Amino acid sequence: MEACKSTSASAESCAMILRVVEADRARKVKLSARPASVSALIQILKDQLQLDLEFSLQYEDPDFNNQLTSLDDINELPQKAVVHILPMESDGSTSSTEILSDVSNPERAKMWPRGDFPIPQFSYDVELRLRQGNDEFEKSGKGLKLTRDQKHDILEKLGSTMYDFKAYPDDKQIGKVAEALVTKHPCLKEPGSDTGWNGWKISLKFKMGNLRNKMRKIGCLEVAVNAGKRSQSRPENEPSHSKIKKPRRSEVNYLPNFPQGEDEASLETVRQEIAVEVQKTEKNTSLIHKNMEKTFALRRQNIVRGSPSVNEFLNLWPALRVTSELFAEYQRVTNENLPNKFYAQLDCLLPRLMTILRQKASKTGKTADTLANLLKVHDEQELHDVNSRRTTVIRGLPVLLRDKDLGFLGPP
DNA sequence: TGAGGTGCTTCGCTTCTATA
DNA sequence: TATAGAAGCGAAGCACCTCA
Repeated sequence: MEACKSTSASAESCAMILRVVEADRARKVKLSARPASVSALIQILKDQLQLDLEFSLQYEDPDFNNQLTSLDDINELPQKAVVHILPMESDGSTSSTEILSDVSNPERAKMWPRGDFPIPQFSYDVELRLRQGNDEFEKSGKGLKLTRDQKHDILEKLGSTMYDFKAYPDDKQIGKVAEALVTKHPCLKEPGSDTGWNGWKISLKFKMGNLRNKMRKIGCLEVAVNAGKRSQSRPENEPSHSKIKKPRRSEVNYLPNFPQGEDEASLETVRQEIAVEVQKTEKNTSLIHKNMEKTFALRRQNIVRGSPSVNEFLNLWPALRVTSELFAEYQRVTNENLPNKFYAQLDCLLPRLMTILRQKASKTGKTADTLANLLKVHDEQELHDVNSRRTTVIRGLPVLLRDKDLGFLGPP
């Protein structure tokens, strides 16, 4: 593949033949050279096949028994390959990380920031006051005294910015927000406290509680699910603090509201349509994908409220047995691309894992023999690219760990 | 055992409305 | 037009309880 990118390679050796599978047909496309990127390939396919839609691509990966794998690196694509078109509903970007934006929860499309928390722009008068305050603080070290309205504006903006990321930020995260606030606007430092932001942290905690209460009243599901518990007026209900349902780590879209115009009954009909479509020999994959997007909120309700067993859930949603749909679901929940994340982590570990496999293979015994055979196959291959190393490591690990052969990779 | 979430409440402030 | 009282809202506090 690298050779194809070099100028010395002939055009003939770089030529590609693709079988492009759409929802209702498959077409053959010949390319004189490997496109520079996945987005370049998408553009070529749009032009050549006159496709008037936004889509991402998956290809049949020979390393995994031709199972569908997201195409994120153009160099992963074999010269002769079968690619599948995965239509996107929105007219936005083709980036795989943005698939979520066309799902059911427009207000939750980002993960909590890893670095400094982004302090939002406040209203014009507050920003002006803060600028003056910061200048004054620099000169004399004197803090700024805010009016009630100004403090309200700051808390309101910070609260809704936090809510954009998650409804239940933890203590540390709220602390980080308060810290980021006084770092950006030193005039807001509290003279009496050790950190200078402890009071802001407490105010932000209260703000989030009040904000959740407000969101609960207007019917936001992810917080409303925890309401209606025991109180003075409803002493018979379960305790107000029992079984608080909130996202686990990485769950960005925990309990989205139903898409506009849909309810449980209408989405249940769509679920049944998916179940029927999955049973067919000739599946309409784009229809399945579209309907799985549409019914995401129903599945989350099903999981969060009903806590079904895995088998029970997969029987209701058989499309999740399809690898591409499983990846798509993972992306909907976490906003992360599962195969990308997996391969990125695996690639970091490849050199070390290959060394460990070779060390073990040099010893005696059944495990060592199996590993030696695997490595022999690897060494005899002409091309030692990242794919062959990944395959060898993935096949070698169960052997090394003496795990059961799950048969998901096929014979070496 | 302490952190944390809920419902409920209080307090302080603003806005609205009726009345002199 | 000024003023008093009602109503509403947001910040903050409390008690209670769960759960890691």
